[in-house]
Amino acid sequence: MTRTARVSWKEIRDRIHATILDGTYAPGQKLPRDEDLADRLGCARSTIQRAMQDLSDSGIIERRRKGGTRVRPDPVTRATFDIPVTRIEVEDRGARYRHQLISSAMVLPPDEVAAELELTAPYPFHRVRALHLADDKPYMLEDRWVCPRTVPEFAHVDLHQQSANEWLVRNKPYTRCDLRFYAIRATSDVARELATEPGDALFVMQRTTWSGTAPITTVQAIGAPGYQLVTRS
Amino acid sequence: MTRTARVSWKEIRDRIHATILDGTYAPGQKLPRDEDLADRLGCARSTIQRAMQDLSDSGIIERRRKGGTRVRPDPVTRATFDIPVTRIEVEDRGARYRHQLISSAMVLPPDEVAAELELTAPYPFHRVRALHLADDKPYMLEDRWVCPRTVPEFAHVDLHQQSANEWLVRNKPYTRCDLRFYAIRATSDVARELATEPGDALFVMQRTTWSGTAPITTVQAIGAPGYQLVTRS
DNA sequence: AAGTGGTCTAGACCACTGA
DNA sequence: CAGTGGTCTAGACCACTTG
Repeated sequence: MTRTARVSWKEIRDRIHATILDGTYAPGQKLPRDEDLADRLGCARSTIQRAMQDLSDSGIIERRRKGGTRVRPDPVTRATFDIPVTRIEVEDRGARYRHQLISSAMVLPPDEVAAELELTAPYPFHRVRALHLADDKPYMLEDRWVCPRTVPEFAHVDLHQQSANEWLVRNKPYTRCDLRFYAIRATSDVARELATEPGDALFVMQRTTWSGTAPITTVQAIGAPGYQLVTRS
Repeated sequence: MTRTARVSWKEIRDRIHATILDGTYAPGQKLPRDEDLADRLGCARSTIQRAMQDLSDSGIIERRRKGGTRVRPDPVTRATFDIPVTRIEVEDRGARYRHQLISSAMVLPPDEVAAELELTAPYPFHRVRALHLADDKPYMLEDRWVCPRTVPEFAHVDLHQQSANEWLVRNKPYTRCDLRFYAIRATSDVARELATEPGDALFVMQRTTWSGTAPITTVQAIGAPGYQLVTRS
């Protein structure tokens, strides 16, 4: 009569986590090796492994071969954000989505944009500015640069039909993505487009994507006043 | 002569990812069941499972029992951030860390703070304001509320010795953490403390933590001008 | 060189959930 | 209720890293 699957890895994880929280294992201290824990907690080693993987992903412990498992000495808050396509984000709030193309042209990117894209020798990019609206109120202003070499098809996309955001996400998968959040003051142009005052504080999400080493696009997504980014539940 | 461990789950993951990227499986479409993929790719089903788990964590696919595995129809950008203790963040930039206590008192939290903490009946909290400095220049301003019921020991902490940030992180583990990012304009107080101009745009990280359902603390961490939050590499 | 975590396999059973 | 993913086990070998 062998019992199987009596303890789930989540239970194991929580039990280990609890012994860390109650101070049994302090930050920087070493936990028993997997095999010993498996014996002690009455499960297979792979179950311990699964639990430890989760704790490690959460930034609670650090694991090293031969070095063992330790409680992470410098605690970090690790958070995950989902950034959906803007249309979906608006619709999920129960608002009606619309977008307006402001301008589209071929422009040589300024130094800071070229640097962000890791270009060695700059060349003209598609520069697209567009406004996303929620219930006809400005929601987010998008200032985008798209690489014509990596994305030649982009020239033929009807940006009135579909936002650049949505077209790229569906048609040009990336292998690398850099994200950066910061605050800016509204310039008079930006203020006009977002229907606010010049000098207002605005939240910016800057996203740059590559396919391999080839740049795809970089975008400054500027939220309307009051915009907040919240951890996914 | 059985060969073992010929293909790693990362290889499998990348191969599956590639067939999604090249359009073999379009968004919303169903992938073969694990067992078939295992046969086709010449590995055990658990290896497929491990690869799929990773793709699922990345937000690329969705898996359901009986429903099978599908390419996620609405692509999202999923990003993970590590928010270390401010002292470590400063030191990692190669700067010298210092912090200053600005004020500490018992104050009844205003409605918006009480709401953020999910208090039903408000009562006085420790309100602590402090400045973190990097090479003696303002780096981040911290405006914090600490629950005296959940953290009674806090009354006896010497906040000149150790920042509230650091003491809490080391001594009061949380089970739930809400994060929220946005932009504000500097008030004259904030501007003075961060050595900038009133009205300047500042990046804010608001973090609220609980132990079970008991509130621990909520903090507005206001970055000095130029502060950016970047995805962990 | 040896110890510890990481991964893979093969097989079994469980738990959801869609037809 | 049957199909699919989720998990658990036991055992083996691999790969990293530290003493």
